[in-house]
Formats: sequence, structure tokens, C-alpha cells
Amino acid sequence: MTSSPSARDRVLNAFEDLLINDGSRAATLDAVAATAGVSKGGLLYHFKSKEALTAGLIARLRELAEVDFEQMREDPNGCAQYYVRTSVWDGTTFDRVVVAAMRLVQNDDDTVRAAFAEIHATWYELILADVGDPAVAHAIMLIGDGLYYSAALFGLKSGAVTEGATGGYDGDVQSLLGVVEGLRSGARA
Amino acid sequence: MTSSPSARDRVLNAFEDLLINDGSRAATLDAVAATAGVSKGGLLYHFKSKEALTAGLIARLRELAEVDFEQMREDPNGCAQYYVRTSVWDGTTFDRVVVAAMRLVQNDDDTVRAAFAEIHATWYELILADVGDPAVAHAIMLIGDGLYYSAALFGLKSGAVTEGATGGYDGDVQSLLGVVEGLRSGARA
DNA sequence: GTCTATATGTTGATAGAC
DNA sequence: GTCTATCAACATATAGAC
Repeated sequence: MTSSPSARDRVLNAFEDLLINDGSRAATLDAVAATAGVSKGGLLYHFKSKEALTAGLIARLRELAEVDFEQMREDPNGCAQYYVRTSVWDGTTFDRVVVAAMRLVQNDDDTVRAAFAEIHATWYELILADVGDPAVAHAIMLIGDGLYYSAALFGLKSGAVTEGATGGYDGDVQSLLGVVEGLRSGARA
Repeated sequence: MTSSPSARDRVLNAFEDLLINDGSRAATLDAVAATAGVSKGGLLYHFKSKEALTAGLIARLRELAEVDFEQMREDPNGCAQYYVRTSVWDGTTFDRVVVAAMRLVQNDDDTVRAAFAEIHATWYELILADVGDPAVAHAIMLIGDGLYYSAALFGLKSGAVTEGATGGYDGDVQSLLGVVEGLRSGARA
């Protein structure tokens, strides 16, 4: 059995929850503490400031991104397919940090922005190595980004993370993956 | 000569500026008033509350979206090309409202989200009518969205709206438009 | 490690003078 | 129409008890 999460992890999870469901404005120290089931003082023992809390989330983001890179490299269908396929909201641990961190990009210091920029750079390298052509790699990357951002901005309504809701105008993912595969094979031909 | 903007419009412009450059957290009534060159009381005469200020921005967004739809319909290169081409940050009046409003999506009430959902629905209709195939239309739409969101999240650093900066991993737009055209002609064939 | 105060600064909004 | 107070609510952070 998996051990129950430490208080520190519970705080981080609560921070994620509030960011995803209610936005950065609602993710106050008070609210995070209450959601995590600790007092504000207790929270501030683990994270000395809100900036430190953000840093904690970014650290988790970077860790899970490394895992994602590894899975992406090993995917039998190729990095391009992997990127688009995993860009639809699935409620995975990685999905959660990414969307949570995305909510912080505008407000806080540029550390969040920098982390995303680095992660995106690696994703692009992997896709480019898969498809060969820079323009096609760029297009495929943007399709994945569009999926992610649309889901983050419109799909997840407040209250609960409704699984599978990825925005209004998206059809099935399968046919979209078909388009991506067409792009890839066209580029490699 | 164009008449100088009314105080009401100056307030709205200041609101946009702060949202684009410094994020929603920095766009306080105090900051908006100072940027617009009026007092807080003066601001609150034109917009009775911050909610009303947001509503004012959304109204402007909807107006300019209608203009955009018209230009999109009339574009000789087709709606798909138009959508992707105009999705790169250019500092136009429309670019500004879109990015500014995007910053408000998470925090405030769902009116912003609803406005974006409606506008996106119309864009999708126009692109679908252009390219024929739903999956391809979806893919092209996502490419444009990816461009817009990436620019909004990473490209525009705080301090000033650096023109042409649309994120790290994007090559030239021209080759991207080539990929889009390939998708379109492939779908219509 | 976790809690209860408490201090300090911001933010949105009101009242009323000019 | 625009301004200057002024207020209540809230957010971050500290101090110190348990």
C-alpha cells in the first residue's frame, strides 16, 4: 500500500486543487491551509512564504516533466503522436501540475514562465527529432499546446475537474491524431 | 484628425495595458486609475465596480470580434490561412483585447469564459466552411490557438509589449502557413 | 510540527466636496 | 465629471505558546 501523503505534499496538492478549480486568485494561504487540513501557521512552517509555495509547485512540475520526457522518448507511436495524445486533459498527476502552474504564469515572478519555456524547448526537440521538418514539428507542437490551453481555459469549469471536458469545438481526439499522422508521414516522405 | 479618447476609453485602455504587461493581479483599480491619469473616484464614475470594468472590456472584445469575423470571411486566401496568420501577436487593437481578456478568464465570473466560447464557435464555423473536413478544421484552429496562447503566456514579457515576440520555439510564420495550406488542400482533395 | 493571535499592507468601494 | 478622504474586508507574514 502507498503511504498517506506528508503534510507538505498535502499542502502542495491543495494548492494545485485551488489553482485548477478556482484560479490563482482563490489560492490564498488561508484557503490552501484549510483545504490541506492544516492551519496557516502550519502551512508556513513547510513553506516560508507564498513564493516558496510557488517554488515548491515548480519543483514538482520539473520533476514530473522529466518523467514525461522519458515516456515520450519510449512511445512506440513516436513523440509527435505522444505529445498530441497526452495534451488532452486526463487528470493525471502531470496534467494537474501543468494546469496549476499555468495559472500562475501571469502573476508571480518569471520563474514559472522560465520553467515552462525550458520544458517546451525539450518537447520541441523531441518532436523535431521524430518528424524531421521544423515547420511540421512546430505545427504539431502548436496543436498540442492549443489542446492544453483550451482545456485549461475553458474546459475545466469551476467546482470540479470534469474529466474529458476539453472545450466546446473539439471533436474526437482520434481523428485529430489521424491528421497529425498525416502531417508526420508527409514530412518524412 | 482622430479625436483624443474619452476618459472612459482611456480607462479601458489602461486596464488592457496592465493586464497585458503585468497580469490580472496588477490590474487593480488604483493602478488602472493611475495609468489612465484619473483618480480612483473618477474611474468609479465611469465603471461603478470592477465587475463593470470587466464587462466593459468584454463588450469591446465582442465588438472587435465581429469586425474580425467580417475580415476573415472576405480574406482572399481563405479563413484557415487568415486565422493562423492573424494569431501571431501583432499589437493590433484586437490582439490587445483578446490577450487582456484572456488574463481574466480564470479569476472573475464566467462571462469572460462565455464570450470566448462564443467567439471560438464562430471561428470554427468559418474555418470548417473553408476547409470542409472537421478534423482538419479542428487541427488548424488549434494551431492558431496554440500561437495565441503561447504568445500570451510566454512571448509578452512584463514591462513592454515587444512586437514580434511570440515565444521561444516558433520559427517563421511563413513556413507554418505552408503546412496549413497543405492541410487544407489535402482535405479538399 | 502545528497551533492561535496579531501586525501590516492592499484592495474594492462609499460619501461627499468641488 | 472628477477629486479627496475614509472604511471594511482580505492577504501575507511574524511571534510565540503548546
